[in-house]
Amino acid sequence: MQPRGGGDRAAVRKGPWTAEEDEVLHQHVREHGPREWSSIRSKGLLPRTGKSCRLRWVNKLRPDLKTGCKFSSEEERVVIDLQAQFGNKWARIATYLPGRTDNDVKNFWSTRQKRLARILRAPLPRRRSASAATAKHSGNGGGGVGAASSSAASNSHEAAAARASEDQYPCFGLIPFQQTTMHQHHVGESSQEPPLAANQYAGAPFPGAESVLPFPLGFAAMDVAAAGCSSSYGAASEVHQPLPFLYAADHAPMVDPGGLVFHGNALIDGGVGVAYLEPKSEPEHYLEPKPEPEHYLEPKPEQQTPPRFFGLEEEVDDYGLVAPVRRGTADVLFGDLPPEMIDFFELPPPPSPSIRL
DNA sequence: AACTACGTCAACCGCATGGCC
DNA sequence: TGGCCATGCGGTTGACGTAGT
Repeated sequence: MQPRGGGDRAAVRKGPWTAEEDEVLHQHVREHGPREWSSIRSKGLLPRTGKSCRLRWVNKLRPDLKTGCKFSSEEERVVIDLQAQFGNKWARIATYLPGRTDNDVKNFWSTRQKRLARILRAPLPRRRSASAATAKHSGNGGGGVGAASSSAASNSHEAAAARASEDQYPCFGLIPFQQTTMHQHHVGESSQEPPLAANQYAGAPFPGAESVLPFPLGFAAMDVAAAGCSSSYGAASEVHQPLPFLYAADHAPMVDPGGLVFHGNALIDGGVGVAYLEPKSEPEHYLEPKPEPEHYLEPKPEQQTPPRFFGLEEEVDDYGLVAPVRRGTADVLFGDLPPEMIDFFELPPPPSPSIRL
């Protein structure tokens, strides 16, 4: 890319940095430390603004950076947690993640949000067309997904879901748990508890739900919807609205302006797939005191519900990394969820005839 | 092979903040 | 006290690579 805006005046160079420029910048830092950025230009060392120099150093040349290394599950967890705590204070969040810059965190979060938005915007089309159904994720076994529900009726659900998402409806009562390919991820497989179908939990999301998805995102979605968060969402600039979650412990679930549902330390991203509970250990740099994790998973006495999400024995995440065994804990991050799990969400039967197009 | 959608990342921009004079 | 300047921060944009169609 050629430098933009280079023509008039003292030609401030913009755009990608060259190795030579990096070397000059390195030299400057060696001599003066990471400061006096403006002097780089004033001395004629580089035709870059001080801001640009600082940014280059902070985001790229600093020696302690983790470059070319994707966010680990642990880092993802920290980002999610701290974002819930601090909001979009990327610089602050980055201080908890050694080797990561605010830009890294920001980009990571942005990507994640876009991903979620895409899922929510169009959860179905890829599963709808015959070509799509066979071409993508062909190795996932399919699980009979869609076949049963790809009826004419589902079209209206799809439209309803699309409309809901267009309205920034964050609760996704329409995101179903009818059938997934996640049969192998039962709770009981690793938690010594018998696997339960979703509709075996108290408060099954909707009648006839046959999901084997063992974590209660669907409930969260439904509960949020029931609590009327859709109406509050649009104006929820600051307000965090407590909601009646099934597994609500000491921490009231909240809906943030970004459409994320926080349930204590569990975060449910639009009811689609990001949820975690009870981190087993804190990252070294996680300095903020947190509530004791125990009560996240305390089942209510009157409930027979398994408090855990599926205990992943060993999962390969999106990044091709083997996730740590989290036996007995519920620790499901976005990256833990195989694409097919998300892609295979199908819309439920109409919860009520009131949903119209 | 061409096109499209999407993810990732680097870099810029505008505004805020804080120190100095 | 107010202006200036350097620095910090968050939002946004655009280039590029990759995978799917």
